[in-house]
Amino acid sequence: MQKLSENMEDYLETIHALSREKGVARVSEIAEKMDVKSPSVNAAMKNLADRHLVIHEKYGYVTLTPQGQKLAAAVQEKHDVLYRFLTEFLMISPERADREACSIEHAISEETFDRFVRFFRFLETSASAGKPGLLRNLETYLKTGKRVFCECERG
Amino acid sequence: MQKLSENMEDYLETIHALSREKGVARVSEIAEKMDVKSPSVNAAMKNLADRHLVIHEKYGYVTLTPQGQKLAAAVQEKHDVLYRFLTEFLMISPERADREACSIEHAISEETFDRFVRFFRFLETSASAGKPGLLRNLETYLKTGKRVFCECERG
DNA sequence: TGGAAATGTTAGCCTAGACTAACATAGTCT
DNA sequence: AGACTATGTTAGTCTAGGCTAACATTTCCA
Repeated sequence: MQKLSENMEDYLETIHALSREKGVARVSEIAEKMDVKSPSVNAAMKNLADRHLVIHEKYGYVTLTPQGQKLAAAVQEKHDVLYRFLTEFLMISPERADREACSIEHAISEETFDRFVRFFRFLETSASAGKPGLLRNLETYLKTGKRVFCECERG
Repeated sequence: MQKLSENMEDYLETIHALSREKGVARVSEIAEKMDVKSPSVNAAMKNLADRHLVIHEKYGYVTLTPQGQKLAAAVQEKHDVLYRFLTEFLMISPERADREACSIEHAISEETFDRFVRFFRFLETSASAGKPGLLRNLETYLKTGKRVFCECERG
């Protein structure tokens, strides 16, 4: 099976999201969410159905197969972690963070994502509520350009 | 002027790299580096020439215009920072890091990149040679899953 | 229950960006 | 200089993934 294109990953992700939000995914809703016209959705559904990633009955709903579920969930997870990183650590606006997470998510391999998740968790443990340290220092640095070192960081 | 596609950004970047490495960029070298055939390069050069980003005389060299230079340098800078992040902090192999930097670089806006650069500098100041702190803690965490807090990070 | 409105599908077209095959030019060596 | 080789270009084709216009089905409501 040939690797999925970015576009097809986006379709899966959208179907996944709609299914969770509304219980089902319909062609018109997919089109609306992705800002494309319904014939484009139709063509994409044919593509994904041929790969056994979705089931699409004529004039009916679109649902993910277990295979499709798995892929969609993986993309979604990348999206979520990237979104959190962009908003929490880079302080990007929610709208922009969502848009960019949506592009970056396709550019990251499983291996790199795995490493990034660990990295992210490391940052989080340094930044959890009530703790001073990393996040506060980062904020100061981003705002003022001045680096505050804590004792243990001094050479 | 319409936004450049990822592919065209890649062409610019490659021309930029070749010009620096060898002084000039030729169709065949661009083709080789990008793993495409020369007619594809030709079509791309026509596209970029129409946008006044390169100059390509028939049967001659390809050179960047000042405009093209600027764009290429911006892409290159993203590439470099991402590459360093991937190798130094996520410890991805050089080959993979290069490949992934090459995809991710197109997915990041100027604004986000700007924030990321600051973030990256912040990490670097915590990880510069001879200093304990962040990078060592990160390494420990990535290898063992155990988080070591320094004094000032404790709640 | 019959038809309007909403929704889905098909057919045919367009663009970007790849390719191959065929042709053109430039460079090199005798 | 002439011919062989490198390299570059042109023409025509393909695929992915958009689009519009026209047609089909379903839903809903008087």
